[in-house]
Amino acid sequence: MPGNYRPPKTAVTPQQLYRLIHAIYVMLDDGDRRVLREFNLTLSQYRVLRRLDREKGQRLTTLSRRLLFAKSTITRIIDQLESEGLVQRTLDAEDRRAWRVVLTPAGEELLTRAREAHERAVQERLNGAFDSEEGREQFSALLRTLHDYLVEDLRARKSNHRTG
Amino acid sequence: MPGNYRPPKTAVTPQQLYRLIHAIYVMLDDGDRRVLREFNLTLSQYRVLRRLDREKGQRLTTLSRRLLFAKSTITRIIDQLESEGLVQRTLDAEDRRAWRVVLTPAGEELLTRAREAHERAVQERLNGAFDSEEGREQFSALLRTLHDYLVEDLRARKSNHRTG
DNA sequence: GCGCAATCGTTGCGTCTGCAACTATTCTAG
DNA sequence: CTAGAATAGTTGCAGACGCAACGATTGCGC
Repeated sequence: MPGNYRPPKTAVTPQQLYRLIHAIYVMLDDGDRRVLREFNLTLSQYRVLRRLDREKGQRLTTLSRRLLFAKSTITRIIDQLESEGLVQRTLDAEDRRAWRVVLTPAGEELLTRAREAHERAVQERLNGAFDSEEGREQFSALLRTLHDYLVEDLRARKSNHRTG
Repeated sequence: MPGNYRPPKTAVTPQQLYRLIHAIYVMLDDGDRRVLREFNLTLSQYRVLRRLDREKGQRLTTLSRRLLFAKSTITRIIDQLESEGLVQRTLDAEDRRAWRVVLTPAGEELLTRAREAHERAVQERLNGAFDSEEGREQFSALLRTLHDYLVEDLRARKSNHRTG
């Protein structure tokens, strides 16, 4: 092993940032699952429902791209949600290969309740961490910088990539 | 990137922060898997190897608590890593129920290579997002605030909780 | 119009993960 | 010392997910 050079601790390495983000995610995720379990929803199902609420009548492929899930995963999530009467596949008038997925009234109702509980839980945790509006804003701005960069990065990479 | 959308919002809601964190995580995770696949490692295996490198001779239960995995999951990850000769279970002199898991030379060697590639990939993405050291430091400080709060929150919750 | 590539969604299969139940060992109360 | 609780780790089982292969439909080039 070559010399153990340890740089002065002033500089923040990307790895440190990364580890923090990962650790934070794992903890938030853990909390999410606890909340959503009360509504018989997995995190993935919840994400799909929210997505469908924001944009009505999406195709499965669109969902898979937006949520970074394999197409087959979306098929199965929609299968489940449909069997529980929360969403419905409807014909796509323009393309007979495709489905348009919409929320049913029951789906909207459940989403409303689940979201309310989920957001309350999120609120508690994040508000507890940042007591000042200023801190939250700073944090939000930096997160958005990173987010937008990654989106751009991903889009660039997509040119030579293929989804399953 | 088309039109630089500036949110009219004055107040930052916790949900916005949360969505950003989630989206960022999904993208980072996606990139990770791509890199680690070249070393035949899942992200979980990689995390376990790193953890074992930092603290030698850990118990399975300790790993499961540190990494927020179920005990059974750790058992299987160690099984795999051991069958590939990357780690080894050794007897715990003080407790005959427990194992002490250590990296083998092959495990250390693979970890070194995988980490090098992984960290380079992380570096590219995060350095690309924040060009100034100042931005990184600010971001790091805020992430740490949130991280520490969540750790504390989790610890408090643990009192009445049980792991599988 | 015709044939071939691309795209939409589904299915088979393997892997990863958590939960619950279990054995073996250690700890604790009396 | 002993009985029962607690803890370390494993295993059975089921759910969630990705990848590859597939049929159906659409779009493109000629």
